Amino acid sequence: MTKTANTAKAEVEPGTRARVVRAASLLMQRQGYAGTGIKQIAQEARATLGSVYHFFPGGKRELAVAAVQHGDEEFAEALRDALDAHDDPAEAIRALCATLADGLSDSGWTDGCPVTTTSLGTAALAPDIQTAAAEAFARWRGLVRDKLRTSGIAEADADELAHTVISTLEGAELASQVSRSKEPLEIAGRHLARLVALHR
Amino acid sequence: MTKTANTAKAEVEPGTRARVVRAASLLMQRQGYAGTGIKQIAQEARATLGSVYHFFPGGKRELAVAAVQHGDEEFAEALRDALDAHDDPAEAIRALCATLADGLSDSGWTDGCPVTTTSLGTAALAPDIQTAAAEAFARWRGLVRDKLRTSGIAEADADELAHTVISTLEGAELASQVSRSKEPLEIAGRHLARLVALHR
DNA sequence: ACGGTTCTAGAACGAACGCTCTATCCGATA
DNA sequence: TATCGGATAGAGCGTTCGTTCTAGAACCGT
Repeated sequence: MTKTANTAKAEVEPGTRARVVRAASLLMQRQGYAGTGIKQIAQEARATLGSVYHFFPGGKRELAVAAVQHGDEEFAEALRDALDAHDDPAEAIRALCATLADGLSDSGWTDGCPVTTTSLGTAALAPDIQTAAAEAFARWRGLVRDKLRTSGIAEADADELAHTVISTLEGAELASQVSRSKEPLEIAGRHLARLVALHR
Repeated sequence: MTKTANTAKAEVEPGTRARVVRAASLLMQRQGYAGTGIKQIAQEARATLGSVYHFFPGGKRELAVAAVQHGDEEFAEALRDALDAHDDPAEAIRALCATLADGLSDSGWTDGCPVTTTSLGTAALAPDIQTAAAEAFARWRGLVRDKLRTSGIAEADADELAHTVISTLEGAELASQVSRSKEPLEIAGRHLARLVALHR
């Protein structure tokens, strides 16, 4: 039994399964589910088709679910970091928007929200992908809600605000990506900060 | 020369080209660009492959651009109607969110923003699709900005608010679609209304 | 040293893809 | 009525898709 990430080497050189998931997440983030081929994923991950189907017997759909969950955890971590960086949630959210804008710009406007791009257009085709995406959204929203509540915002207000924070974050990242400009994200950051500050 | 929409019959029974564009827009809205086949579009539009390539010699990409522009005008019309329905822009936007939530729910959560789903994941592949999507966003934003300005909001504020209105609308529709719930859109409507009301 | 499990490797399959091509139909014009 | 360009029709092209399959490599406890 070869547990992943047990040896020191596994930390530096991720196992095949991890490489495949990362490649799938990255490629689907850029090209969507239907636009990304399994062979392309295998090539990008420096794995073979046999390895991919060994780790993901469910094929492309199972792989896509893992990719969405990977993107989920990735963004959740970034979100946690951003929220922990400032006591004031309004300022934390504003700074997060700036960070997102920088990342998007640095990627040449190609790397938007991994979960969104992967799951969009798969509703009828693969409900499990949609479910994974919904869970990601719910988790992110929970992180924001907890931060707002510990900052003294009433429970009902915090819950609704968290909804809009995630929605606006997502929409502004999309708008920035499409218009190839940091403006939507930066403006959204200022407006969200103002909206949050209203409830303290 | 058979000009479209000249005869009365053409009004009732749209020409082949119009049917193809509508089918392309609808299908790509649900399945994305890569997930939608030209043969599927032709079948849905009750047209043949020959007809499709007759009207769109540029192939799938040219067809996708037309589909995005169709979705652009479609939503622009809905946006105009919503903004005209109330003097108060805040109330107009709140009502629009409710309308969008209803439409999304009625479609079984499949028909989100046509422009977004079609253009996402085509950045590197087809810049012209991305351009058409950017133009759609800019047009919608212009409609909102004009409404805010004629309601007495300062030019700079109106411009920034319009950005966030479009971003949040887009993001909330996405969140509603993924979580299969009207909540994100309804909450976003209330928050946007409050944000707009702040600037009067 | 060995038997068994895990993982790697890639050839091969049927289906579907975008697109090209030729043939035919139809309505307006001469 | 003869003609001709716009529009329709679909067979067929080469390619790529997701998936399956068999064979070998690497590693394990005994």
